[in-house]
Amino acid sequence: MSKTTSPSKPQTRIQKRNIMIILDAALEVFSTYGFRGTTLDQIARQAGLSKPNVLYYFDGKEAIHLALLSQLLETWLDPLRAIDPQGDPKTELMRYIRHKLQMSRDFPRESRLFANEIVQGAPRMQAFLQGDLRDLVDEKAAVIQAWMKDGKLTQLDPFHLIFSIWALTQHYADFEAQIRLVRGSNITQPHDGSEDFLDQVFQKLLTL
Amino acid sequence: MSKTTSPSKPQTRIQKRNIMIILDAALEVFSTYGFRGTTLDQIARQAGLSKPNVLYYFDGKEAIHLALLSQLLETWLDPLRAIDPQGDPKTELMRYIRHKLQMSRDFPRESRLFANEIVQGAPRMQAFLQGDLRDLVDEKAAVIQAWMKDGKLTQLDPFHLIFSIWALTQHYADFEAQIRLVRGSNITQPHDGSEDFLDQVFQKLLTL
DNA sequence: AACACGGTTGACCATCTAGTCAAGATTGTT
DNA sequence: AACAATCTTGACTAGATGGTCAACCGTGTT
Repeated sequence: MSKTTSPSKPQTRIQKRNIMIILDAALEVFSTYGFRGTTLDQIARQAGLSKPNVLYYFDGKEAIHLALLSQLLETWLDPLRAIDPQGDPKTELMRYIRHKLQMSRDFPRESRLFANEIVQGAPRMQAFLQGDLRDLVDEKAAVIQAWMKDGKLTQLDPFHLIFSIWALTQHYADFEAQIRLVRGSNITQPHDGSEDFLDQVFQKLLTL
Repeated sequence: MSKTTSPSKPQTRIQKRNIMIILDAALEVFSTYGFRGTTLDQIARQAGLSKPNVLYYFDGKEAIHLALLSQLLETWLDPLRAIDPQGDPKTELMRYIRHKLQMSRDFPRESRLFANEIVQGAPRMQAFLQGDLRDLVDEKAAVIQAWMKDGKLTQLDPFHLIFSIWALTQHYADFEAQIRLVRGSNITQPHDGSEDFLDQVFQKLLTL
């Protein structure tokens, strides 16, 4: 019997608060050390709770991870979903790119949680990837394809275009350690200049 | 006392063979499950050896990982190093991009070993990243900067340009699971079309 | 105040995992 | 063949880790 997924009873204040605290702590730890690299003790310590107390709110390590992932997947699709087939092609795509970059800047831990999972073969996200995400990507790729056929954008493979947007935006969160260490003190934030750069790249790329 | 790093005694045939077998097995497992997600038993099984036998050749899990990483870092710099300040700017960069993409296609396990390490904060590669790699990146960024000043390439931030090449090429290896699952049966290899796509992108981007 | 329910935890257990070791098998050299 | 060096492994240990449980504490409601 799962504790947090039963929609029957309403949550008390304490439950709400502690579940939030635990999920935040778990996100911090999972995104840094990966699933197997994370221990319940680490999560408990980060959350400022005892281990049995953490297990009072979640059925186990797997359940915490799953909760985090489900929560994430819900919002992950939103930017892509927001691409409007009726809108101006270049505007729509540039908005999508900026949105993704912003998420990478504002939610790097979520991005790395995702990255950890996918680099290791996406064992817990197969259904999502080949289900909802795939459908949405197919749909938007078709929209982009149509725009290109209408001569409103450079002719490119729309799937590779989408992948390239993912790669370039997430890179700043997922490989932050690399950027930080390679740039050293020449830079304050790994994201510095990324928006201007990506603007330049995609403006040039998408313009006929 | 380390077993494999002592350069005193020459290796026997059996040593050479088994060390190779172990490193290959370890690469397979580490790149799939990360450092903490990998067990010595897994490596031993994959190598077709007993666990104590693996430990006869390496001082421990950490030592195997380190050996793999050092081996990798040596060759990782080569493509970047090969950029010739005297050569034709666009040719040099396009060659670099194709080279990196090829490595991502031919050595995806190595790429994922790297990715696993960096996503988790690069705990074992700090020295390399802020040492050799940083120096080389600084040097080549200056070369690219000079090319741009001479009006031979589009004006771009050279660091972001290098990062974008890394992001786009490694994406096909590191996020292979995502590409495979999102594209489903529409595709045989995740790399399909990547070379043409990147050619198109960077040709357009770098041309004035 | 007293009660019930929700919340918390120290102590504990079973399992997993890195690493050891002593004894035995194999190989190469004379 | 005989010997030494290399190689291999079953059995083991110590510590880490996910998870349990019975007892205890806090809070809100009557």
